[in-house]
Amino acid sequence: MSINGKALLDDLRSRGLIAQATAEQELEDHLTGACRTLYCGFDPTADSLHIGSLVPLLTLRRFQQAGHKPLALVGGATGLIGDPSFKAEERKLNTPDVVSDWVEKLKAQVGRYIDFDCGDSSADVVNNLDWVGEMDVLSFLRDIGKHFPVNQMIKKESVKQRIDRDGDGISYTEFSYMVLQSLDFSELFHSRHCTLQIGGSDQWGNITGGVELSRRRFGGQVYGLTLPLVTKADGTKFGKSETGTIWLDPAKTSPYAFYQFWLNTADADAYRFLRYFTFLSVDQIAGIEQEDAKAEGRPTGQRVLAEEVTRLVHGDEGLSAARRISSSLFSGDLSEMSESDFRQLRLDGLPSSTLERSDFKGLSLTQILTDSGMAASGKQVKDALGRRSVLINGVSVGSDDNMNVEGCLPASRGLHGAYYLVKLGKKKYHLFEVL
RNA sequence: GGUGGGGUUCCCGAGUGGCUAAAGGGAUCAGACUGUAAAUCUGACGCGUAAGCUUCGGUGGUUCGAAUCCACCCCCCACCA
Repeated sequence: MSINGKALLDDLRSRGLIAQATAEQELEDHLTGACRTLYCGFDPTADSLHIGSLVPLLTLRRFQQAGHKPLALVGGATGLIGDPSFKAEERKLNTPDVVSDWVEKLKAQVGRYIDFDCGDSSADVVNNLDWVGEMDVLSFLRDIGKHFPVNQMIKKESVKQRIDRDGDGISYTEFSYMVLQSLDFSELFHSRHCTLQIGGSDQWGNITGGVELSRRRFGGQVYGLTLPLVTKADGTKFGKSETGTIWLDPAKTSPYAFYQFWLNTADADAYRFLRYFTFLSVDQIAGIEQEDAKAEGRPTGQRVLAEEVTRLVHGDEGLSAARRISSSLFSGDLSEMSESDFRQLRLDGLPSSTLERSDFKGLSLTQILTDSGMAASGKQVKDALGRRSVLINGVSVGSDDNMNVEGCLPASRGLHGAYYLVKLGKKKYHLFEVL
């Protein structure tokens, strides 16, 4: 087989996907000619991963495509402790029940991105609770702890601000996190011949800890590689929209919302994100960028990005649902919509709720739209009403209509007798079904 | 433990007895312009359709009236020990 480490790392470099690496040249040689095992850890801090985890997840896949064997480690043990890296404050601990439930969910999720049945490079999912859980305190302190000079640990950048702090600092629990993660790496090296760990750039300290420990315990030469933190050109935090975190779980962030998130990427970020988040070649991406620069009007980068990433995460069905909703909403043409289309929109993730016509009497529009989650307060709805930027099934309503809910949602105007699509501003939609 | 400085609406940060729901900036939302961009400009921005109601670390007090004055308490920061 022809496994080319140089080609792999060159591709990662040209995508801007390498933040730091240990012994880059050696690593390149190590990744050439033989199938190597690498891993990346995902801690269960919620019941789903979010798009922040997408970069490492897809990078595992890039390695697998190059012929290596990826392990996705789900942190059943580390998730019980909490990673202090670059965190401002001590976090509250989740209960073992909750964490183990999340572990199961992440296991299922992670599996989407790597292939479990492709010969030598078949992926695996492992859980660090399997080896950490049965370790006793004295073994831990004597066999593992002995290898960690506290003097070096407290100098790590990732915990520095917590150490320097006068008030709340860092607990012994969180301080031990690095040791646990290092233990994972050395354990995987020992039992699975895993020789590379990848992770976000905030994991550098934890990764080098593992490199060190593998050498001290087993005399093994292992490597680390970190991926850049995804940033946005305007400095705001990546991965959040007005609705909140963008999750990978379609039950938490619908394919439609997911697609819209990527579609709304700023021009300044679009091509960089294409390199990070898609498997299009860097040449293809450069081509798109050039075309867009030449063309007048709307660029295609965002559309390609949205389509590629939505397909990766939600499959072809998810993508087509997202496109179907997007085009019917943004074309403004609802007349073609069938009743089953509306039901489909709800299933596809268009925000929606059900109202009882008999409840209309004392209600205001501000109340209804606020309750539906379209606006944070009645003031915002009032503002929109004042500018007549609320449309109900295409008909604009204003402040005068606020107390006239029945008049705004008359049975005669309900599509298929019951559906009212409310648009607030340019981008917010909510579907009401009135019974 | 001592001394000094602080805790204001989502964040930063003015405000030292009524004219203050509380300057200014940021974030956010809406409008114009556009490409469901960016930049810019405009409006909103404690809650409420409204009447009105509730805020300025906490609790009590002084006063016709307090974020602003007093008392005690809690927390933070700086320096000293």
